[in-house]
Amino acid sequence: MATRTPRPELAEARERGFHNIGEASGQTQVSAKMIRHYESIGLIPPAARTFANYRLYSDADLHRLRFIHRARNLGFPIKQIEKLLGLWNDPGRNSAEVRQLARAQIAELDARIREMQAMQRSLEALAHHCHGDERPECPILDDLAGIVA
Amino acid sequence: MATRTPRPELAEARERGFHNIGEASGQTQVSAKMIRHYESIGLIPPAARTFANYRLYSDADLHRLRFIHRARNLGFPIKQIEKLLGLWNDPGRNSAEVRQLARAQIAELDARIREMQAMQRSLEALAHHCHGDERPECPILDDLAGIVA
DNA sequence: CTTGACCTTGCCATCATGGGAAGCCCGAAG
DNA sequence: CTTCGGGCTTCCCATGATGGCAAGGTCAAG
Repeated sequence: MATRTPRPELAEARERGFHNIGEASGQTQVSAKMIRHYESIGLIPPAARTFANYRLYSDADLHRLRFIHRARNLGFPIKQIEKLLGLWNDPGRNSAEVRQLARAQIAELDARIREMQAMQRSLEALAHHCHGDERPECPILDDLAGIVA
Repeated sequence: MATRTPRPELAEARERGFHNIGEASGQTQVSAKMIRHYESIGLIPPAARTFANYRLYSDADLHRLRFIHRARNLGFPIKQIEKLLGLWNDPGRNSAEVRQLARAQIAELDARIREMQAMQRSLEALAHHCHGDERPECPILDDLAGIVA
């Protein structure tokens, strides 16, 4: 019989298509640190473990991590990604719900962009009026100091 | 003799033009919480105190807080505000230095805006191709799942 | 004196991420 | 078999700016 002690168990798991956290990280662009974090907050289910307590990831797990990574790159916060994952795994979903999430994210980005653009306009006006030489007079500081002038 | 016990000392200080933290907050738009925080990180010097340990702010202190508030509204992070305050208090400053800080902040905003705009463009392209009806097919999820199609 | 509003400090939470320490594990080389 | 580098584990801390809450002291008005 081939029932051996559970020593070379990681290698065995790898032969069966599993990946340790380092591999998972390398193949999904998600840092090992963040993979553990996502597990701790319940965004991904607890990973399988070897006898030595190493995390094991299946190809499906990697798929999920890549999904998360792409969603993060689109600026989705974790809470929204949870919903997206739920819809992804729901065969009876309505695409309307997904699009709604995307639209909400677009609006969110829009709000933040507008805010920053307003800051930019103010700064540019101020910088424009500042000589920017060796003299101390500076409309930028005057404005910050509240000298409406 | 008028040397009384230090009881009605806050009222006295107020008569001399000082403000407690609530007033300071109301007059500068900076929350009491943040005023204490700014003190704890050294952005503003430790406030004077009454015998009862209440913080006291002079008009100059309020001026400083308003300066900070305006700089925050322009998106400056605390570290940059420290520098701005230093320049503000330096009669021998070069306005070039101030303008340089403003330009750096503009560039910083620009980078963040561009990043978000890129996200927006991707999201809009995806949302555009999604039917958004009761059917489950969804190019948004397909993209997140890595289906390059 | 009581009461309500305000002040104090301190700790926790956010959001997503990185850094580091202490200790165990694996695989390869000697 | 021993050793050694690198990878894994958990746990704690830090970021940046802000809010919230709790326990306790203080002030001012009634």
